[in-house]
Amino acid sequence: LQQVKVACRSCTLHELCLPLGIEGEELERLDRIIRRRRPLARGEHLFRRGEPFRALYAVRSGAIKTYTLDEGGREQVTGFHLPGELVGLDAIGEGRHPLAARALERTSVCEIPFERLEPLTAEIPGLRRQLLRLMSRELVEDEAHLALLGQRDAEGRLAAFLLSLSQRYARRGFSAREFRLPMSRTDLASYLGLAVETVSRLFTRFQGEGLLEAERKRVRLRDLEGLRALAAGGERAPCQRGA
Amino acid sequence: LQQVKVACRSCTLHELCLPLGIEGEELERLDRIIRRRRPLARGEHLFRRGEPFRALYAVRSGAIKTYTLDEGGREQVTGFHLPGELVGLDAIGEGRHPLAARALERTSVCEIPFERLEPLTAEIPGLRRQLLRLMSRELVEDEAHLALLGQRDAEGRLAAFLLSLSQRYARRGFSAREFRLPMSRTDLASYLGLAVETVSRLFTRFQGEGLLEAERKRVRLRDLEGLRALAAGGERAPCQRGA
DNA sequence: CCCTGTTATTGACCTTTATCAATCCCTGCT
DNA sequence: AGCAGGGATTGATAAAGGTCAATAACAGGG
Repeated sequence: LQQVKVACRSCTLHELCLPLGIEGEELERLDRIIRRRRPLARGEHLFRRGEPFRALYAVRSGAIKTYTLDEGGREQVTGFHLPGELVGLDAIGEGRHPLAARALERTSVCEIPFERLEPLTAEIPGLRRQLLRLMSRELVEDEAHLALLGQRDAEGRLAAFLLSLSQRYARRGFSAREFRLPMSRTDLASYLGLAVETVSRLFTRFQGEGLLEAERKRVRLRDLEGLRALAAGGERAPCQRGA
Repeated sequence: LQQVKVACRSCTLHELCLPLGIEGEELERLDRIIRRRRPLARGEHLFRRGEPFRALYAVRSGAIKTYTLDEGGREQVTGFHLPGELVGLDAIGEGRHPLAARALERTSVCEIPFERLEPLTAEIPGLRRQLLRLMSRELVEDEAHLALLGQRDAEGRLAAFLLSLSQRYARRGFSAREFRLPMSRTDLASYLGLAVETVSRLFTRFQGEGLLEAERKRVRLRDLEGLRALAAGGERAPCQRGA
């Protein structure tokens, strides 16, 4: 009951989330269709693969991972979702969730029933545009992830991941240099397309090279420039004398 | 001038493309904002990375690849677009194209100016829903691609790719067993996150194993079951006696 | 507060696939 | 028709990272 008090207008994630650019009476209309549910415990599923699509979810606090299970039962993590981000956009197309989503830690989400959101976008131009923008940005993220897996070596992947996570935290008002990794090494390895052991060794190596300090899930980035250099991956000699 | 005659209503791709589920007067309104441009020659750019976003493009015939260039100048192909598919959805978010798009062969596209499409979605519910569906499906595709790069070995990737291409052709009324690969081995290798040489060797190997016949760009799939087995990647023994 | 199962780290070894290099063969151009 | 040049194939080699195995460090629960 008191949960209802957490309105979009007073939410600090306003600027990142669906309500961006919407105010006044329009914001209230959106607010009225949103349900705040009890928080998910660590490891609890928000939805499973194949479940019918009913709602989008906005992460309010905590973190969510999305993943598939292939035939062999191996898990492939496709994304991590931080506060302010939507989960479930990929289910609109077929009306079923193609991925499962589960909480990495205690997590609260706002539930946005799609059947009610969709007609609202007809009437609120700002909402319509923001929904398209958020979907489009998720495409961009996936493309970046794809490029990472397609052409970076292991250290480039981890460096790029840490930097992007750092930026996402910074945008949320947290430190860009020191934060907590909400996911296990196993999830991280899966996301990066590597073996757990490789990720573990990389943390050790990066630490040895003074790039960062890692203590279990706490990470402190000490040399952002160095990490950027690795993330950019200076393989090919950049000498283009001829053309 | 005669190009204008190619209206959505008479287009055979109707069922795959943006106009799905729209008819009559509504379809005509959509049709009126669409521009049919002169065909692109092989290798010509539809747009380049960083260009301002003006329009979405629907492939009418031919094929388009989308790709990024990393700092070192290496190309990473992120997707191939066949007739009926939209290109440019990832530019809505930031108003700039995050990827470049170029024609793999002679290709015609329909140009859909976004500034005119967006307001139209407010008035045509079917159009609004179809646009969301198409974006959502592209997310699903990217996720599948991600899972491919993250957990499949080289032969699994190529097998999965050939099967998915086969399905896409089948949905367009072409043969599922015999088709032409519109892309070079280099593009294919980049898309699959492999070296060209590896892709070349795989074709040779698959041919030797009777899975397919490959003659340059022409491919004939001889053993769909075998390819599916490879694509599924039977690594881990599937014996789950205990639980 | 200890115990136990899960998660992380480290080491040894080996497979897969990238790289380098050479040749071949189309495709398109003049 | 002939030629040039990119694209494809094949072979040899090496390195990156996966796999197996053992240990260590936690964290949660009784």
